[in-house]
Amino acid sequence: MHRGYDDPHCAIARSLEILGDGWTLMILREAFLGTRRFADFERHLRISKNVLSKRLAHLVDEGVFTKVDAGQFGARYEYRLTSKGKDLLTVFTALRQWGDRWVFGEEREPMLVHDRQTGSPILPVRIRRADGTPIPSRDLELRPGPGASDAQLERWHASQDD
Amino acid sequence: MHRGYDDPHCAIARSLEILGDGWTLMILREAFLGTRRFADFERHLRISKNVLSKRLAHLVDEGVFTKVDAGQFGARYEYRLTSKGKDLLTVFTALRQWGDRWVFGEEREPMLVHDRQTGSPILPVRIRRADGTPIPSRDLELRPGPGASDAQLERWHASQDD
DNA sequence: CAGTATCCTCGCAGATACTG
DNA sequence: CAGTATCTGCGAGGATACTG
Repeated sequence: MHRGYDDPHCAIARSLEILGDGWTLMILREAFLGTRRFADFERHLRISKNVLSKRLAHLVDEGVFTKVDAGQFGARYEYRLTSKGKDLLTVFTALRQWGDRWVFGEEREPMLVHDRQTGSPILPVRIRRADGTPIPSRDLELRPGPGASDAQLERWHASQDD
Repeated sequence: MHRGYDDPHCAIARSLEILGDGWTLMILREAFLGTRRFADFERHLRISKNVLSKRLAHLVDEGVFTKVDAGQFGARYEYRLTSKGKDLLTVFTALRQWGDRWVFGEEREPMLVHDRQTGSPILPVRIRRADGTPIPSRDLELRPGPGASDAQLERWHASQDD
């Protein structure tokens, strides 16, 4: 399919090339809820062995999971999120907040992520501007501004033409 | 397929039921880059009319886009992000930041979103804890803590058993 | 338990042609 | 320009059986 991969410089396109598949995203959500074993992913997600195996292998390939022998000498493995994988917390947090706001209309369950050093839970997580002020999500406007690149400006103006 | 929709209370599962399709996510990315017209989505993404039409209609149904007659009396329409759609900025920002960090290793192009009232660009966006401190993304740990629900604790302990 | 090996089917996505 | 209608294929995903 090669979705919009005309643009190899777009971080989102590249990221979605790795993650942008329905099952992969659900597997990662499951991982953030604490699941680590093959059989548990299989049962919770009701996904076929075949597909699960492929997706997990792919994510290990991409460095999102590590496969760890959990001490049962081949009879039991664990898929653990790497730093790269855990860093997707932000993506899933954003997704969860969106769903809470627009699908449910309330705040809901957090995920199980903690700071290893302090031991304190990384919650609640909020998405803010760099200066700490919240984003006025209901009053946003799309147009090019000071931060826009030449490529963006070009595309923008092309969109305005007939 | 009904991916993991065993859990209708999970905001992420529900959100992905709406968005969790490769093309849909790419269409939204494109919208955040300023694209609004059918032909432009078609050309930039190199997607077939058929699929594009279905996805756009679905997103209009879900209230993510509004379809606006752009004054050419049926000869020209625009798909504009609603508030619900614009609020996905956080999801794509998180995705872009992840890609920048783990795929490219640098900070890159922002999107074209502005505050309508102040007129200033909503950038840079960062994901923080509620108290404003940054998240130590490389040193996270997965385990249940004070914020965990009963359902999460149950699932967690089940994962630890043989 | 954690997969691989086959087989099979359904529907997603592309191509093309047509319409208001 | 912005779609709908139709046809077609191919591959993702499920089911089942088997293995270390």
